[in-house]
Amino acid sequence: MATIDDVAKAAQVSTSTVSYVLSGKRPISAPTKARVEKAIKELGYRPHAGARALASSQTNVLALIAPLRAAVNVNVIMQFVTGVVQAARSYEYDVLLLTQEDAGGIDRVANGSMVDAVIAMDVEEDDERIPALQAARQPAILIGLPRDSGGLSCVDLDFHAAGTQAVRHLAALGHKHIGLLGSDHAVWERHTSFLERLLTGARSEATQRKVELTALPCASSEVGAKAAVDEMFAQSPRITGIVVHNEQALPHIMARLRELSLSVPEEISVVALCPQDVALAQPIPLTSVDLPAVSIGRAAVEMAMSRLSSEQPAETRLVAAVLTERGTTAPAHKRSARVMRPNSL
Amino acid sequence: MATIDDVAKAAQVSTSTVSYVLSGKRPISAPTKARVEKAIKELGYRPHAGARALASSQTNVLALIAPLRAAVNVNVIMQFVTGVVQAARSYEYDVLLLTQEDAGGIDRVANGSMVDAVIAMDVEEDDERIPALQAARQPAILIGLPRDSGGLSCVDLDFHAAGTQAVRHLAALGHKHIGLLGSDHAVWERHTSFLERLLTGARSEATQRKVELTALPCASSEVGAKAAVDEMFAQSPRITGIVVHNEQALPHIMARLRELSLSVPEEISVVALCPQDVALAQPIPLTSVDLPAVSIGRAAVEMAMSRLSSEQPAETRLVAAVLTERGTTAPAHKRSARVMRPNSL
DNA sequence: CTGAAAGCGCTAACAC
DNA sequence: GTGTTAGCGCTTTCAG
Repeated sequence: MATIDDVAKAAQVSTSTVSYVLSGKRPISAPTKARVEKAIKELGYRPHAGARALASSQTNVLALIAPLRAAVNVNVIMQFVTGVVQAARSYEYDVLLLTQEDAGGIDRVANGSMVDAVIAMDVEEDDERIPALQAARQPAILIGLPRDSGGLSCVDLDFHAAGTQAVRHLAALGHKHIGLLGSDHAVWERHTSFLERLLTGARSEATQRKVELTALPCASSEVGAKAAVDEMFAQSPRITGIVVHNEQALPHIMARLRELSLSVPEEISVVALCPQDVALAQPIPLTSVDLPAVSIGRAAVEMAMSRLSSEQPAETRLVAAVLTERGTTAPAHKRSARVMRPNSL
Repeated sequence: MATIDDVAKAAQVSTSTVSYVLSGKRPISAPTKARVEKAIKELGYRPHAGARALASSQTNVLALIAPLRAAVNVNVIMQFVTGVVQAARSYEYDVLLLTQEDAGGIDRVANGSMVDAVIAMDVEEDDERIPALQAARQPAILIGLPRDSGGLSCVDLDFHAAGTQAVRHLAALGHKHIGLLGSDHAVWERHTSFLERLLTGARSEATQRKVELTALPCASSEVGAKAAVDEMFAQSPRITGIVVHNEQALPHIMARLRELSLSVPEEISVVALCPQDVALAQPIPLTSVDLPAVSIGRAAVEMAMSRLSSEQPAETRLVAAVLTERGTTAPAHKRSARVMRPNSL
């Protein structure tokens, strides 16, 4: 491999000059610059990342902690990851992927000076990674909102508003009994940071609008999802509008409604909380509150970069929830009797 | 941050001694070792990755190239990624994630000495990343089998055998007309490396067993998948057994069969080619040829490590295809007339 | 506008 | 069994 000295020699300049044409940190005359660039090209020179990190204490790498926990929606995770990686590249950054759930990896890559910043996904209410993140000298960005962010930056969808808006939309259409099918039981019990906010938002709006809200977890599997639908109607047979926050279960829930001969949106309205592309991929495009996973990932990177460049203090950013009306919500329609055919499968 | 010299000072030894207790590359007396380890712990010392890379020309990082192409199955990708990351950790390696489709990233991380090896996923028949991979001085492992591996190591499921076995299983049960629903059109046309092998395997077995094989791509969306089922029956109405290689479409295909009043496995047999967990997650556990994505990811890392440690030549490893009989295949049953109700949705 | 040179923190000879 | 020290390839003062 060619080194910076090889380039300097070939271009007949000093190593510092080569370094400076590379970094642009001081003005270089046009002819010199041209000679250097030519040499770089001809030698196929690439600065050695380790040497650079050692000399500048900057790695141009950021860590992405993406725990592959039970029942998380892989699809959504990948969207976050995509957003993070793409945004990182636009800042000339690469991404080191950690999937361990524990804080060990954070310590290793942060204190080992492998990365300049760390972004943590799938944050829980009381996330055990927070102490390690605080201890690190690199800035950290949480995707999610823990109970106590402890001075770390956070980005997330405004799940409170998402819950509010979904319920408000249904209530405004005259629905008096609303169901909410959430994430898998495992996620529900893990106190993932978005859950409480979504529920609080939905409940407060329900109370205010004087509608009944029945919220329960929902497995992602076909049988689990269908069981959840049945359970929901068992708990509140007069439900005419449901909010679904479970991308995997979505098709199964829709299928179950069909099996129960409940036409959407005539007899039952559905608003999903999911990435736009999954809302659009359904046979009937779903009215949905968008979960802009790619944008949030991108935002996390931008926040990291801003903290890196200007020593700015931590901020927390909640992305506005926007509901888009599509084909699955309509004015409430009184159903005389619920047609339950639990074994129609 | 504490440096190795700080540790040496605290433990009253030379820096090289600290280095050697860390690497174990030369014997250290028990008491010295203890003193050093104590100092390390007390100072919270972590070797600086860049300095280490510079001095040893080894980064303990490997690159994983996972292009997020259209219509690839995110679920399966994540399984590969999981396998790679976990296996890497077991070798004290971290993973740098690249998602660009082009070869630029390879050049950057390999020639920039950011990684010791690179693993590339989603390999096509004539993959444009191969030249860059060959040019790099780091070993490369392809997950997939290109037309010409050009001296690179490859791992993949033995898709030829997978096709063979799926068809053989159905043929042995007496099915004379077999359908094959594959991946999305986009993947089909991109000449992803597994496709040709799967088809060749299936076709040769079909020819040998004298059964008719109707193979076609299948979109992953609900409507697309259902349309593919209809199209398949339109092309060959007497089909009684189908092979499905499309995890996303699987539930929709099963749903379509149900809508067509075709009971599985009495009237129609289904064998899937997918990760075991998705085969088991269906309402009826599917007879399937396992796609052991996690293991393959792990194998890729092992191959990288072996090439790193012993300068061994490139090898290509095809993981045996194993078919597990579950609830969705049964002896062929002659159907007098296909009940087609295309608009039953 | 350009050069010389002092590190950055570690590894691995080379000594003893 | 342990210590000394010369780099690894870059960035960034300090000089001019």
